[in-house]
Amino acid sequence: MNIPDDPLNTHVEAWAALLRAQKVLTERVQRELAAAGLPPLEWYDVLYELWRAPERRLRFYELGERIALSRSNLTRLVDRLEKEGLLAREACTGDRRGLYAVLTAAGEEAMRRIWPVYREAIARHFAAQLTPAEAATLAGLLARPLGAGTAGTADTDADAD
Amino acid sequence: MNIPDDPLNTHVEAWAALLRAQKVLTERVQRELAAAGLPPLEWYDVLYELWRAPERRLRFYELGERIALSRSNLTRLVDRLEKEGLLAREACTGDRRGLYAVLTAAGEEAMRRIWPVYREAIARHFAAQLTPAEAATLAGLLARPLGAGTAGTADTDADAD
DNA sequence: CCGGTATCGTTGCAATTGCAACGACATAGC
DNA sequence: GCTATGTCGTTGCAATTGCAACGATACCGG
Repeated sequence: MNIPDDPLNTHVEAWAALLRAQKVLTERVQRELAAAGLPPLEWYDVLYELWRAPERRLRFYELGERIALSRSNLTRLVDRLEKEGLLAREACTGDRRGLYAVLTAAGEEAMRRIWPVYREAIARHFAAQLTPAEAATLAGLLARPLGAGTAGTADTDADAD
Repeated sequence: MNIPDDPLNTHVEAWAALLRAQKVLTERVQRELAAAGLPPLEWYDVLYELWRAPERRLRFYELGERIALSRSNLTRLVDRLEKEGLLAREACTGDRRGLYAVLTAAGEEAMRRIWPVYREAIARHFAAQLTPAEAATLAGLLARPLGAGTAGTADTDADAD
């Protein structure tokens, strides 16, 4: 993932580590959820985002942003959750184009059922290897690149501003 | 992604940050590759892994492990790269069940063509927000959980050993 | 040498994803 | 009020993924 001597190599390694860690770890965690007969990870994300939103509801496009999912994919993800009765589509009074996704009681129930397993999986596969301080550092560093949609031209020496 | 007061919350936030960062950033980077008319990110991974392997070749199952891809998906990914002439399947003398994936000249050429764009995307979307020291820290922390396939039962307080 | 079992890569099938096009409605300018 | 343009969510279609089953060896015990 990197070439002879490039001042960016350290960063490239971090990038590779990020891709790999996410891929391997989510796979391990997903496998546990599946083994427990629970739905995929992203279902939990949706339920959780709705749960913590005011009124337990969110406009589609907002939900899409929060879980970083394209509109079209969100439509279908919501289809699935709705079919299971975990959330409902509800018209939006102010804007007749829009819809709310609303968490149902069953949805909240499902969320509570999933969390213990999910939490345990995170603990085992991820948290067990990090101290709380390290976890905080990690979270901070990972959040950094997300803020700046796109930095200026970063060129070879990677620290802009 | 976390519940009232749980000693694991810091870790859970780091976990959430990991998922989100990977999702958002790869999307941004992928978009750049696509805009430049280049193939998806994983193609580069495959080419790179072959390139750095002895003899520019790797057994299928090994390649699968290195890029963290299931066997069946690898078969098809290789199909695609092979169809483009970027690599070739080659019989394995020692084990007649097995195959080698071998990097072709065209494959190496493609790799070199992709890298500058990929590198620049990493620099802009990821590296620009981190100092080299931070990148190194990040890489170290991310690699940690990968080592231990699965720690023991990590329970509520997440710092085993 | 022979069956029993595990490994390697492939394949069928169903589910998910990404992308572009679409209909419904909102908003701005005339 | 009316057209031009943008936003919201949906849909069709092709590509990718995940999972389980399969044929072809390898390897182990007798």
